[in-house]
Amino acid sequence: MSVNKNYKEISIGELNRNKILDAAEKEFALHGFKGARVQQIADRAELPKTNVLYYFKSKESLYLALLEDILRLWNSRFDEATVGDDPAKVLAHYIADKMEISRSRPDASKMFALEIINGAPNLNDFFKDQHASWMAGRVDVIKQWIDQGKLAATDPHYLLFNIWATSQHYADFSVQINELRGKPMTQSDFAEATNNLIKLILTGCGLAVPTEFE
Amino acid sequence: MSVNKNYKEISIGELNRNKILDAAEKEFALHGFKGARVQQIADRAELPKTNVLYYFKSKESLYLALLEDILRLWNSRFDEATVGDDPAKVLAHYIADKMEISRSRPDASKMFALEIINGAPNLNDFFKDQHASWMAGRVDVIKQWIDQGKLAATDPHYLLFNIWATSQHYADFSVQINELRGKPMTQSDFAEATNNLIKLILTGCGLAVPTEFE
DNA sequence: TAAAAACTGGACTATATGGTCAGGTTTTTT
DNA sequence: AAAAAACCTGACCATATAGTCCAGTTTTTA
Repeated sequence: MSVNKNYKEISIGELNRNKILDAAEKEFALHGFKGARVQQIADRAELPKTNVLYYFKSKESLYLALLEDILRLWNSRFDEATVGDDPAKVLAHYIADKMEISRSRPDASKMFALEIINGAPNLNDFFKDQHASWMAGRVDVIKQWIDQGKLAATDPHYLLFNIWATSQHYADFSVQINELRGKPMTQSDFAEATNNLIKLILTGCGLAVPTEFE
Repeated sequence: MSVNKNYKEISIGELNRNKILDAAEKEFALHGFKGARVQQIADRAELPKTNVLYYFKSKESLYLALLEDILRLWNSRFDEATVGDDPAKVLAHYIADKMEISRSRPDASKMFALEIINGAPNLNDFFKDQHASWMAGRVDVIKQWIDQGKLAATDPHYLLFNIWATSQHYADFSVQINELRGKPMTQSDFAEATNNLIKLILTGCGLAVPTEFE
């Protein structure tokens, strides 16, 4: 009897699971794991609390399910860049990707920020190792760019930290940003902020800004 | 009978109040207001819980006392800068000040970050107004620098956001940073990161780095 | 269409939590 | 040294919270 029999059939379960995940992401992004309340998640999802715990064994398992999803967001085209690529293009796209996540998934960014501030108690060693080896690989590529004179000498670690810091700031501190600007960031404000940031970082590294980001 | 009768006399009350404030800053920096536990604060301060509530009426009043302290940290020499000053010097010092707070008061930075991520429910209108007018004043000075050709054209709001983001990142994300670097940041690492950041931002704005920060 | 599986939600439970109270001890003041 | 003020803390309380139970209803499967 479903209206969209011929379309992708979505079960009640999947619908509710999504509602719960959305609601939980907001709640965890606001209050962190310890501060989040299951009842609040249920209210936001417009379901009884029991229903939340029917779909997810516990508050913790709900949190972990979200965290796993969120970590996948961190993948980007930069992951496969090599020394042969143009650093200006690669870094500009990387910054743009990060800014796009801040725009479209601010609660994911906040949840991750809270997890880190909490001391990362739920990031297991597998993720940490993977993350560390990603970092080592990227640092290596950046160093090679520097050796080849494609990039001004700079510490690759700090460069990456600065890119993360600035792009994530637009999500994590959106409340402050909106307050100080007097108005929320629109999509075109984000585009402007993105180009501004790309210009700052690339110029700071002695790179020319690719025309598509000017 | 006190050993230091002639020195600044410190009362039991003041000593305990400080112990509690220190412990609470750590706990709030880790878990935010809702997630923080009074018992945990008491344990960290090595005092019974009742004693914590003897010195501070409630968890909330303790939180507010800390927040008020922390907001005072935000003051800096940049507050009084005028168009006549040298933007390279002023901005370099401002960045250095911010980095020094991240190094010496990481928990203060984290607590503030959590308050903002929480939606700033405890920052009253007085503070917000004050903050907004500070911002307006600084934006104005930066615009004048740009008009005078002292600084490359850039949006002053984004410039300030970028400075805050990068400097605070070293406090708020210290767990991730230490994990990825494989070792904690020493004081001299901070000095290096500070100069690196100053170089990035000033170069990005078309400014020469003052010799003292090279 | 009947059986099985999935879903719903009110009542309940054990525990954690912020906070109070009151009777004590210690320190400071006069 | 006596009185006042400051400090300490175990026992207690009301409420909030994560999570369970179970008797039902709805949806899916065969």
